[in-house]
Amino acid sequence: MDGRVTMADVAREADVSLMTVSRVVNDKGEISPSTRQRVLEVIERLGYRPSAIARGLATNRTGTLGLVVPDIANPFFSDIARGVEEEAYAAGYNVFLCSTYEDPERETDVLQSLEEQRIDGLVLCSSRLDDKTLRRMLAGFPAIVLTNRWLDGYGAGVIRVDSELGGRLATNFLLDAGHTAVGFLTGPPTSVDGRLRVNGYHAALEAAGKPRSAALERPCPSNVDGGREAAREFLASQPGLTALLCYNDLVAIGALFACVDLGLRVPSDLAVVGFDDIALAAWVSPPLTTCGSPRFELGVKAMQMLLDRIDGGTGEGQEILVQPELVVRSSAP
Amino acid sequence: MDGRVTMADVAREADVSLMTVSRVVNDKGEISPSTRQRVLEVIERLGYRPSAIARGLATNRTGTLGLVVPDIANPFFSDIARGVEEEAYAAGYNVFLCSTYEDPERETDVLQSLEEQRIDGLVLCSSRLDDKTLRRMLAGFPAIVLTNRWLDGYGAGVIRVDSELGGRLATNFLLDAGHTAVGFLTGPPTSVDGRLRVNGYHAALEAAGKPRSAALERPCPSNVDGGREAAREFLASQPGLTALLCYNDLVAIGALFACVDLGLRVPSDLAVVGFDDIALAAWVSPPLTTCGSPRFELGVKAMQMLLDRIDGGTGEGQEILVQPELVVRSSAP
DNA sequence: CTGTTAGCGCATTCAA
DNA sequence: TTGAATGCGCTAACAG
Repeated sequence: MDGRVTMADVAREADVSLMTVSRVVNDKGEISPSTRQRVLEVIERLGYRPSAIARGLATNRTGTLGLVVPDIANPFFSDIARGVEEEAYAAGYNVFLCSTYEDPERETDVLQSLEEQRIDGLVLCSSRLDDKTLRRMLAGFPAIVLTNRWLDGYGAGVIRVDSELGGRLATNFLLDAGHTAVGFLTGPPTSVDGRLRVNGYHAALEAAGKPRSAALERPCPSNVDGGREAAREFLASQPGLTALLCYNDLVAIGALFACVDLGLRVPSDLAVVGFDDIALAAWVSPPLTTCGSPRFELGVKAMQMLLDRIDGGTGEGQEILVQPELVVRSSAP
Repeated sequence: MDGRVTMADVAREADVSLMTVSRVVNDKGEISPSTRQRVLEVIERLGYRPSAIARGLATNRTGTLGLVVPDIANPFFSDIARGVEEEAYAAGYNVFLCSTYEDPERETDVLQSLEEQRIDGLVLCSSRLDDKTLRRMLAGFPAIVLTNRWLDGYGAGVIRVDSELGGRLATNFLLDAGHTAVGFLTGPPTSVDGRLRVNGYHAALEAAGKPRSAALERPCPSNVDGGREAAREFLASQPGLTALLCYNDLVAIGALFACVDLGLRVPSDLAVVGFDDIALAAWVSPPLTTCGSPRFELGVKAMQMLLDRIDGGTGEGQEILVQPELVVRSSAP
């Protein structure tokens, strides 16, 4: 009906049993070179392609993985995706990509969907779900790696950037350069990373004996337009700012535009610092000073960790902490 | 063993047959409200999740799709991916993402892999395979949409940018502005789009009565670094150039850097024009003049076309041609 | 080295 | 409105 060639077709045509074909296809068990040859020929001639889903049903292994990110069009995540996919491809896995667009409901949706697909493992990036919901949604997956997010007492692998350190580095850098009024565009309130960066900012402020003020912090969407808009309002309401930390490079680029809008020169009127060091950061004008993290490698390591856990790996909690690094360009100090 | 809850578990627990559970899960057939309620409760209590692969094996529909792109980290493709994924999500599909990195072997690899996964449909972007290979690889898919590539006499859906027109528009723009020596960084030789743009360039040159010269064309990788490198060599060997057309915006940005390297001012010493109009194009300095195309919409339409073909759609060849549009900023003329 | 039996979890007939 | 039988395409566990 479907016209699809099945293993049975091959077996009949090659005059062997199903198992023999199966063995040839999977390179398992000893097979006489002659029959193996014959089977391979028939496979080739008939254009047979094994069905991964039938195999999956029989073996309880689908050969598929899931990658969930807030937004694939954000270079931060597309770089991670490259790393993840690279490793997955090398290991023979196919990966489902899902973007959540910062929408928790959509996140639970795609997670449920991936569970139904019976993926062998999941890389979940920067989850916006609260601990309780996350725990519930993750229960059905055989192997999990979380990036930039952790979950206490759960056997998941974790790989994350030390964003608290990043926040400190960036803040100290500005403070050391003599800045006195450092504002922070903190990104989405649901972002764990954002909170960590703010924590680092607080810590640095405190260590320097400077007071902190809620008026100096403002949430914003994590993209250029949102950053631009937020920065415009923020700068108008806080004319005393000499420096601005931004949730990520996209927001920082938005802030750069806001400065143009408002007639402020960067960095002389306002210093701007981003986070992530996406390629883009070096291409804008002025080139962005930013607190960088290795995204591609993060993706690669996340996938390696996942593969480990899939075959044989203990379900133990395990954590890799990646160090951020300040990249000084022209937008600050 | 696996601990996974199956439909049989639910049936036993709810004291009904498998079929009743199946009907409840799929909202099919008439079911008495009371038993329906009971089944739903058990499903909830047991945390039952239907197995998409078992369903797939039984129905010959997996609820999965494939998206193949040259490079997910290229904004051109990540924007398309967003559109594709958006529509797929709305329709309840999961999508496998595969990047080929311009490697034909990897492309055939992932296509075979997707066929084995028994995806319901495929969106293949900018395939780098030759017609014969492509035809062979595509034979096993139930529904296909190609972007920026076509295949004669094959029932695939096609959606593509009129890149030949784009090439003409960009060239005419430069010619009209008085440029006399217009070079072209043509991108990967395997790119159909690249060839079309060059065709348009030739057509415009011819229409204007200008000679063309092989010395004015040079292939290059389709990213910033490759573009920068190629532009540097190209500009050194062709000092007479007054304008440079670039395969895409990434290459154009590379060319911008090459100009900095060589001490050339843009656009006064050299005008630079890109293709695609990715967001980035407006953010670099000087902002890029480029020949834009709607990438997100392209992804959306590609997926809509695919969904059409999946359910009921004729397998007829069908083609949507998208018009590019010149976006004039500061890098040219 | 090769074949047989059984079942993975579900949906599609048909009956009742 | 509900249930029983059958098979999707493949592999695991045993034979031979």
